[in-house]
Amino acid sequence: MEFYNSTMRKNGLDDTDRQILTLMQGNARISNAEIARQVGKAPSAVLERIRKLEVNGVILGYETRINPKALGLGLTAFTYVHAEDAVGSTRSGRELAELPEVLEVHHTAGQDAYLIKVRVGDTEDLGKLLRKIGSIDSVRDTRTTIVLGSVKETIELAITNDTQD
Amino acid sequence: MEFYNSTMRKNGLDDTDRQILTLMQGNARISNAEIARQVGKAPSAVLERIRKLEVNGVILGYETRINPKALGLGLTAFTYVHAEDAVGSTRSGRELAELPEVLEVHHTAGQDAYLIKVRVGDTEDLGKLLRKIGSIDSVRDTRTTIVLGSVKETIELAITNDTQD
DNA sequence: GCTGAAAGTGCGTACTG
DNA sequence: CAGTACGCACTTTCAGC
Repeated sequence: MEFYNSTMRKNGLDDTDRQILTLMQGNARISNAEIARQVGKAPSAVLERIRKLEVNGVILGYETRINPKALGLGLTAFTYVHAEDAVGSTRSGRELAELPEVLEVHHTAGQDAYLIKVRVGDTEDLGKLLRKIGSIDSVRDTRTTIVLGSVKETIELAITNDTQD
Repeated sequence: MEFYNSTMRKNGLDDTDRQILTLMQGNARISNAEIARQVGKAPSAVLERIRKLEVNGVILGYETRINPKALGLGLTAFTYVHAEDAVGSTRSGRELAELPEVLEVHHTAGQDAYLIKVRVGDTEDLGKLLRKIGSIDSVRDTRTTIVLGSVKETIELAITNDTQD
């Protein structure tokens, strides 16, 4: 059993780290100096914390969200891919991950099933992609749900100051 | 029927814009000067383009990807939420979007169904969340798929130089 | 739409407490 | 770990093409 004080809790993140993460989450291009002002610390101290968050794997990366429609990718879909991998293998998953239209590949608790998120131009492109996926050896069948519209789409996580561990 | 030349194609994005987007997509904190060097233009010209991409809605934002486990959010799940909204309404969708554990809310082609992506700490949290969702008036039932592991998870889109429109 | 110059600001290092 | 100081690099604006 470990004990934590009010500023140093789970995973070694203290309140300042959480403030930094909250600021950067919604605006990855915020300047270091601006973060420093808002958390009330020196820029050098903030920079050191950010570097540490990066090397410790807390910050995984900085991504620019591009409007898919601007690139002609107006159709989003989710597809369950039923595969026949050897036990413990994610071979099919890795093959799926190589396709640029496939943005996410999740191994699910269903029997050897992957849930993938894809973005393509139109239903014709989707058809082509599904045929390509279907032609992968270990893939048995697929079941696709087309997205009509997205009400919310973010990677921002709730950063709480829970006293709970 | 419109005509485009080799550097000005769909949506008014030329090759330089696509280079900029490609560079920023994988590293939102890249400096303006570094982009300028890589695309072979003056920093001021690059800055002007970025601003234009922002106001034109091509760039939707800059996000920091945080390791969910570092925040105690080790469980990802996808849930189909079957709702009874009035025709054309996304009332349930907007209510779902307000929950911080819910990262994505997609309206699907299924009968009044939403597909949502959620991140929580553990199965107990998931249970709580599903009860909360179930208590929304217009929500009829839910069906959840738990993610065992994610092989790929990105928002990066394929930026091609297709001659095709 | 791009360049280049100029002014302001921020960054990253070194060093101190 | 945090703060100060400093030189260099970067950002941003603007005039001119």
